[in-house]
Amino acid sequence: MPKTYSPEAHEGSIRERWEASGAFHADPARVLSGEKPAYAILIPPPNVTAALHLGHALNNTLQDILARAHRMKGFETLWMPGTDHAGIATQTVVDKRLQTDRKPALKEHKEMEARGEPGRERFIALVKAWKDQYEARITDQLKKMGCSCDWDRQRFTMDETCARAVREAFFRLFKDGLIYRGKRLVNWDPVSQTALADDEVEMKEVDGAFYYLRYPLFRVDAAAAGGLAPNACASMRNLPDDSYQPVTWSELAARGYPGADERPDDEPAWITVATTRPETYLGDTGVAIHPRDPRAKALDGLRAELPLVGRLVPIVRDDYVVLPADMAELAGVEIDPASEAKSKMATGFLKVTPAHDPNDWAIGERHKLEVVNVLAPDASVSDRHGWDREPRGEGGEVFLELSREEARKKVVDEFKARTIGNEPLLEKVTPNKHSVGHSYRSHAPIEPYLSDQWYVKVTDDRLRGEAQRALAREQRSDGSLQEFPETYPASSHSADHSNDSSGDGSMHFHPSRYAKTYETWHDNLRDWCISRQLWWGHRIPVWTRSRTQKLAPGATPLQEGFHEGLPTHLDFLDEEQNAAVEIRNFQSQRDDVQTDTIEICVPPDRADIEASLESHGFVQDPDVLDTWFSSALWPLSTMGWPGEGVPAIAPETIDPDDPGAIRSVWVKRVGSFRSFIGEENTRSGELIQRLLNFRDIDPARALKYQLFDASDLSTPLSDTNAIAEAEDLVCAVGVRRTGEFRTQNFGVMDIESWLGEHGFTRVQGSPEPGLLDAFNPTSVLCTAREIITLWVSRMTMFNRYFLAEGEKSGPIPFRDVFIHAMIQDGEGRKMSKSLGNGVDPLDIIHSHGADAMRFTLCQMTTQTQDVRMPVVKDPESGKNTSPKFDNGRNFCNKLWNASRFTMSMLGGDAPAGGRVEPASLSLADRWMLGRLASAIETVDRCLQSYEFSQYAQTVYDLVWRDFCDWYLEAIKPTIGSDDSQRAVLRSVFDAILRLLHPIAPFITEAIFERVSTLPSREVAGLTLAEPEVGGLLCRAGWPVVNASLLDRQAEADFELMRGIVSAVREVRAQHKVAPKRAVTLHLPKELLDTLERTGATALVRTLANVGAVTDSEPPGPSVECLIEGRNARLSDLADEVDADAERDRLHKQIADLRKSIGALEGRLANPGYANKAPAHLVQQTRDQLDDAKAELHAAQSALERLG
RNA sequence: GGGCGUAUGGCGCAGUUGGCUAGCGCGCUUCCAUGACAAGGAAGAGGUCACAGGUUCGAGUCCUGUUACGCCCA
Repeated sequence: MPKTYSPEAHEGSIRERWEASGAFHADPARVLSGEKPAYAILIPPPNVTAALHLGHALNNTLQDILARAHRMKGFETLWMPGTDHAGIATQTVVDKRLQTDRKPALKEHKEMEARGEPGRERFIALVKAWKDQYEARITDQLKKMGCSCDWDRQRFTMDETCARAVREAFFRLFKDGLIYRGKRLVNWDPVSQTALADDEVEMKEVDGAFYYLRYPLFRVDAAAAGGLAPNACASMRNLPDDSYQPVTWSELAARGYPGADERPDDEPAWITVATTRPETYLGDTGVAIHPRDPRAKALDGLRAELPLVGRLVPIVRDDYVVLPADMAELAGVEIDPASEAKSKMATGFLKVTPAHDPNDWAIGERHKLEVVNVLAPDASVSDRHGWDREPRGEGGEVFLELSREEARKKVVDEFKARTIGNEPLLEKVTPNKHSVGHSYRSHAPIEPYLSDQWYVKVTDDRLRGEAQRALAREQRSDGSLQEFPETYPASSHSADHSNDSSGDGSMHFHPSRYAKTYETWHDNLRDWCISRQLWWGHRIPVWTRSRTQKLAPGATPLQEGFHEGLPTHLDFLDEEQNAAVEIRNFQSQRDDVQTDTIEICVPPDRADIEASLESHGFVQDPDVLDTWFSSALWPLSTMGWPGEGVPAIAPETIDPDDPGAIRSVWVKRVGSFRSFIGEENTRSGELIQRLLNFRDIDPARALKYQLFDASDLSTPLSDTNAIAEAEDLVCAVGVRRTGEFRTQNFGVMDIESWLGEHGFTRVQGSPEPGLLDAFNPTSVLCTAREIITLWVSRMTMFNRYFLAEGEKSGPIPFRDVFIHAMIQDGEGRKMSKSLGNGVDPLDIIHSHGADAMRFTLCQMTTQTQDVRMPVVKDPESGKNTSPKFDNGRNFCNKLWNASRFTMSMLGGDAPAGGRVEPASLSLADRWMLGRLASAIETVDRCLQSYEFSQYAQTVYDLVWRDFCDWYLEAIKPTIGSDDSQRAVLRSVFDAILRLLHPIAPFITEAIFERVSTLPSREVAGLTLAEPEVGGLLCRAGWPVVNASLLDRQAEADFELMRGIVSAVREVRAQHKVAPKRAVTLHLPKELLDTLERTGATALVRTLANVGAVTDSEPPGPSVECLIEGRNARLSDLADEVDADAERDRLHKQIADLRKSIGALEGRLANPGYANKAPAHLVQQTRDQLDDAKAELHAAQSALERLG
């Protein structure tokens, strides 16, 4: 064996042994039969956006530690691996890459799509290629880290199984009324042009300003204005000239408006609104004032004019408005401290722009204000997206097509240039720092934007309530319980809730403080916007068709078919299909146009219905679902929910002659043969054409397809008459050629992608039975804290909702949620690409080894929320690394060398004799077994409570301090001849490897391969079960110790020996005794007797390089050596004793002793200490004082003797 | 503005219901090259535990407040 451990020499082959043995494959049958308890972890699926970083390395190391330890402890352990498609992130990354490479990017593909070419299809293929590349890379990284995932079950959030779960989940929620489409303000990213969820918005402090705009006041004669409704807007251009008039200050003063009498009488009056976003004034539909504002009454019935736009907007009373300080005083209203700063800035008038501000939206709702959207999707000012029902007044068009920023400037300029009376319309501008939402992806400021989006009604008790009730009772806070008493877990009132480990009140956070984050998130929850205007993702499974009809003025809207039964154009859906789909009808009327809309949600595996809908003019929603929708289903989809998937058709059924050539099998339900072949120019027609085309590309034939009757999928239909008559055909395609290639008629194609996009589903065998029953709820979810809200909550809601049975709530998805720290660099900054302070796990694995990386990461995992890792650039490779990994590498090397020693000592003959009884062993052996037992106990506790750092520290001390520094050194003289000791060494080392394996799997497996071949004898009290699979340590039994191995006496005896050794070493160092020189130790008789009795004399001689231990007086020169407060002496140090060095040493010792005697006496002298402190502590203090005094006395007498 | 976290030797961190004469790793000083290991061994130096109060016989630990930094939410 080489002197240093080289990871690269072992890691590859060990990995191959693990994979070949199937050691990580979990079998649900063993759980369901009761043979083994289940332990399951779901990987938080990494994004396919990029390779894994150090945070992932930490996350997965911790999961692997838990998985490996539990596997060894006898649990049937499933660690489910997979990756996440990360919709917006991946799409953006690929788009940017294409742009950089000057290839057709998203924009160009959108243009293609608009032209009727398959732009969307092609772009998705490009993203998929990226995904394939990164998924492979991520998988490789995880394997190199040593992750013991069940690789046969690897999942991707967009693979066929997960897609089915998404379809099923969406369908059920839709059917249960928990998914709806609504016109709402969303967080709109004008650059990516998609809606974002609340948590995808980052708040940033920006330097902005408060702009104070003056709106002229008008009096409008509602009757003369043609019956203007109280809170409606009116366009000045549309009103008869005599129906509105400016209001003068004198008129306001007459109405009792405070301060109006100080203004010039005949001049037109105005009100001032303060805003941070002046450009949105184009969409104002009202001005709000606080109901207790003294000015409110005087403004009753008046309207404000939007300058340039010429819109007269109502003035409404709403207590959302902040009262300005002076008005509050006038009204005698106390301003609460929270809004004090605001009240200083406030004018008391709030411009209300429902289409462009969430708060204004709410005010608009309360007062039925109109909604005028003035922006295009790219956030430029537009009159084509809502601001189109009124003339634009005298000058509103000057803002058209300006960006938000340009429009703001323009509005300010225009207001500055115009006056009312003698005053400018722009009253003032004051600088103001405020926080603005930005897209986490494009970093552009978010625009609150009115659009049609899909929502999950997570505020419903069936979702939110279940998530709230899931939390462990002891982790709930009083405040939340008071506010949401209905979320108090009912089962925790009953006595038997301990049996219900999967339901209410059974989810625990570690560390527990994170429960609060979870709780507050749910208390403040809003409905979840799940639609994204992207291409990469699960497409929303809703097909719509609308029709509009113009109504004669004053006519009653047509009700035909929309309120009861089905509209006539759904005739094509037969009865069975009606039952399968979920249909909603809507009717809306705007001006004289009535729009009828039908939304049909189609469940999974019904491509026939989809085709049929499309042939009748229904269009599938173009949007995709938020990535977290599929992530939320992770505990379900990875375990085969909803079950009963695609019918399994074996390759030999499709091609009995050559089943081996078929790479994948795809199936689709196609209905009757007529609908399959289709009319000309229909999609199904295209389907058959392409199938024929693919089939005939080359002699080898790229695919083979067969038609089956849905009732019998074991025999393909060969009789053309039978095919023609069948009503429910299933088309099965065996693909022989994968990847892209050129076809005769359709350009470059990838058959598998094409099939996937055309409603075919890949057959992966029938869903695995029992996986869900055996492993859901899983044991623990390991993740970072920012995920609590995004993911933990949603998984809990979905798991409980979809697995509910009747009245009984579904189980929680995981019993424990472990939140680990975030790794920052040495300065406390997040590791990021832009800062260039990231550390690549693969670099560390190359330079230090996977085990070293894992050990260091484990060691860093304390219960805090951030850990710092100083990052340095390696001058040779130019890559980032951290000196912290040297810890791990040094530790592995130490273990490696310990194994070299152990191997060299144990090679050769088998140790003779039967079972080893600890009582018969030497002091060192009994002590070592005790240390091992204590370490195992600690590690078991750490694993229970997720104290990873403590785990690493414990094995570090056990291996380095106890085993190497003391035990191996102690047994060197005897190990060659003592068979019992050889047996102990063999067993202890074996146990150490097992205990360490979860942290450092490669090196321990490599060493175990050698050590396990050595002959062994059982040591009573220590159980080391043989490996279950292929002689592998990863499937060997966890070390189990009997409490009898904890030998207090051996510990005390060994401690005495160590004290003597340390004392001797100290004297040797002080006196610069030559290292090889053997000294003589003179001990008091009782001490020597004790040493002899415990068998420690030989240890002292070995470890302190003492030639002889005696109770005789030294004949020649000697020095004092204090042991247990008694005088001992050392002689034969050198040819002459250095008296000065000795005096220095004793002076220092005396000073230290006096200091501690002072402290101890002070404590004992304290009245109350002796009375109130526990007796054993008082006694301990007295003993310490006695010892210290004795030592002081000895040291002083030694000093006197020196003279 | 609300919530959470962190302040302990030069650096990175432990310190679990208060009992500490405050630990660990790196770094630093001195010494040690033929037998497991210099990625090592032996012996050292280095801290009034951010600050101010309080509770207690006793506070790094508990309470209150202050300061600084970080994260999350609004």
